[in-house]
Amino acid sequence: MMSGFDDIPFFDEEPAPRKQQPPATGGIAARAMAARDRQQRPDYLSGLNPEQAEAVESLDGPVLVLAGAGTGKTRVLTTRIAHILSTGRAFPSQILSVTFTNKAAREMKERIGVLVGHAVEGMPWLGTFHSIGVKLLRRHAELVGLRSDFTILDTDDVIRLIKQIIQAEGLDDKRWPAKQFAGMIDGWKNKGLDPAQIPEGDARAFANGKGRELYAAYQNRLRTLNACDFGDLLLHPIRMFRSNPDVLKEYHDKFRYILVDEYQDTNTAQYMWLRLLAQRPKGVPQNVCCVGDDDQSIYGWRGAEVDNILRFEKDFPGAKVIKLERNYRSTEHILGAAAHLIAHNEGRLGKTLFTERTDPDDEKVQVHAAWDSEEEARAVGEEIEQLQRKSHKLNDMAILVRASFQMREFEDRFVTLGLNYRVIGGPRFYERLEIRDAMAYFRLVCQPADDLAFERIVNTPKRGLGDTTIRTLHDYARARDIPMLAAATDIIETDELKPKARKGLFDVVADFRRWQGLLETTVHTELAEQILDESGYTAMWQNDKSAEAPGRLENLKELIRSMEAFESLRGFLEHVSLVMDAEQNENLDAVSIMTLHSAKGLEFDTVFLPGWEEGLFPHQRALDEGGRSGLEEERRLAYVGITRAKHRCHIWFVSNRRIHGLWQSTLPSRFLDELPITHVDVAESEQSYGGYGRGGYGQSRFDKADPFQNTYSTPGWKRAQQNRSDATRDNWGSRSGHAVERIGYGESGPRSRTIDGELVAKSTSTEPSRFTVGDRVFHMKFGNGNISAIEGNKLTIDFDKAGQKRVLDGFVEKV
DNA sequence: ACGAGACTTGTTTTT
DNA sequence: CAAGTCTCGT
Repeated sequence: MMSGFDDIPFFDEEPAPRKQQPPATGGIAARAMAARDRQQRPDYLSGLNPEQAEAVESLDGPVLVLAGAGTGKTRVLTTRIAHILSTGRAFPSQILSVTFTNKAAREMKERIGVLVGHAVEGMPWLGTFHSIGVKLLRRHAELVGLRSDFTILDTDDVIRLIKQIIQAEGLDDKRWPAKQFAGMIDGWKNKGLDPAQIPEGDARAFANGKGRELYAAYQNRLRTLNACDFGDLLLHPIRMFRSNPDVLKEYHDKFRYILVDEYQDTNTAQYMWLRLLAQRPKGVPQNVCCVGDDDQSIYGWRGAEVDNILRFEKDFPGAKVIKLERNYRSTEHILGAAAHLIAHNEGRLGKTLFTERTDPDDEKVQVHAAWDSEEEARAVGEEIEQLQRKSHKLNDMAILVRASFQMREFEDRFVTLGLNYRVIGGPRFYERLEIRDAMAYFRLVCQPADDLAFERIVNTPKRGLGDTTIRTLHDYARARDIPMLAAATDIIETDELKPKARKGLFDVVADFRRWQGLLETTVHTELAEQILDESGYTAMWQNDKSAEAPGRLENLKELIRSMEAFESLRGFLEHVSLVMDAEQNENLDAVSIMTLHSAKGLEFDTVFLPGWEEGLFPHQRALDEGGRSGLEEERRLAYVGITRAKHRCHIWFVSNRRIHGLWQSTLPSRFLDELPITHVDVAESEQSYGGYGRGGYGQSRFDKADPFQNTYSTPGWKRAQQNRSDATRDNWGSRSGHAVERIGYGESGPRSRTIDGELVAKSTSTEPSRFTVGDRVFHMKFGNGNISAIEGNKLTIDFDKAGQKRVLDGFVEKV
């Protein structure tokens, strides 16, 4: 499956090694070096601990920094760049610096600016793999068969395109969903695989064995559309470098230093990309520095290969490996809880995070129970207001959820409370219908060959151009191998269409011709406004009297406003295709709501982690599809969540959650049982609704040998369960209370874990249950029913109305 | 060609 | 439950 690795040209096989270039600005470098010799370390180096300083100052040769959560990873990266710049070893344009998100890139630019002063122009090669890929491709598009004004398709475009292809093959697009195939293609591209290279099994798995064919057809279609999908932004540069060694050499000469953030999240394609650029002839130092944390690898589902970390020393011989283990962010309790949790994973590289904070006033990690998600949101809202009264800033608080649908409940609650909040990465601005429509207009003006944009808006607003017209046009275009807009221009000269359709199309063509003419002469924001007005798109929403229409108009205004920061329509389009988030108002004091995934790299004073229930977190699908490693990735996600907190971390779980619109009774997440009692408080349950406090969480379901035999039967689950009970049988030592507390386990090997504390839950289930099978009981949500089975504290009840459910015994009363 | 209403369908995480 | 798709009547 790793195909593609072996044919990467290694540069130590190149016959004529280049000689090392002299420093670009010798004077400054010499001065800096002299300064260092006199022990006058530059300001930016002071305040680094020894390991950090080593990571910053080891400029020659490959360096791998294993940086635990909160150990100053970003600081090391930015300082390292500052160090390279101020010692004159390279110009900003000679440093390639890759981040995982655009947000991280932005932040890094800012921080470098602070360190170096704004004298240094923004680094042109600092960005995500994707944005740097685009930059490379725009320069060398012709080498991979594109024109440099190629379009970048988003997921939505891709799915529509694939649907067309599936239909064109005469396949049933119901039976073979385009969305699924889009996912498969994405997976292949993440592994760096061309249609020819995909495994036979994969190819056969879709559309009666036509998988490979469809993939190839898709790539062909992209080429004729002069378009790229996200995966191509990685693959095309790889292809380009492989087949054009001279171009590759140009970039070898250019990039003197390469830095990669979040290295644990790189996928195979990104890895190949990186290796191509980083390889150097023998004797020339490979100045590549990767920073990562295997415990924070949470993008396995997107093809990330944690193994890339393990391979590093192999692929870059002589690499210096530096561990950052001193945590500056969190209290000992937060760190202790996180460490104990993550210790349940196997196959870790093993870092030992430690902190010197031992403030007795620091609160433990709090675990709270709530009846349902509504109450959860209400209670979190209350806690936030309480903190606010104690003059904590809302900006310092965050709610981190597993899945974005959880956000809504909090939003609803905060709206009624009048609490400011900010959703990060939620339903994206640029994914809204009206924004996508508007963007399609702009795209088509800039890139007349963009058929997908054309099809999207020819008949929006309604112009009497229905399916039949579009199909005719489509066939006409295909037959002549020209874009649809061009086909439209031609076809209105013929009498192929009915007069009504012909008139409608005529207007569209005339409009676009006019707008294209204005592209160079009109200010882009004005042109954009003009396009929306003249096309009738604005009017369409003005006439719409539905509830959301005003909001959509507002969004369109916002869209135009956000264009002001760009020089041209084209520049704006590029930005949008890569950066799906709209910038938010930083000045407003507001609680952040976001997914755990998008929280990586951030930190907050107070963190709320709702929804710790089996099935949601760990997510059932991760368990089903990922098996054991799926579970471990979920656990890392939990680890990421907890370690975002500096001072307070409040975890919540509910007993009832609405899934697919119907209420389901849920069980507390197994991760709760994996938290150490020494660092965790199970909050006294409050008054609310009759009596959940008494029962439920006070008991561990893991007291029984196989408590999940009915509910969980997937193979992955069974393995995980097996593993878990092994761990529980071990004697878990405990040590704590030194000035420097070490938490977690390190070099000591997998069999001798030193994890303090014990499972949170106190065992009470050895006591006989207060219920017996057949008892008639009442449940707050489900009403009356009869107990049909009892396992420890869990009851299976046949409810009169709600059917059979499994609930914790604390939630029901005998009738 | 188009809208309204019935119907199915499915919700992890993202560049 | 909601969003998206499909079917039917106009």
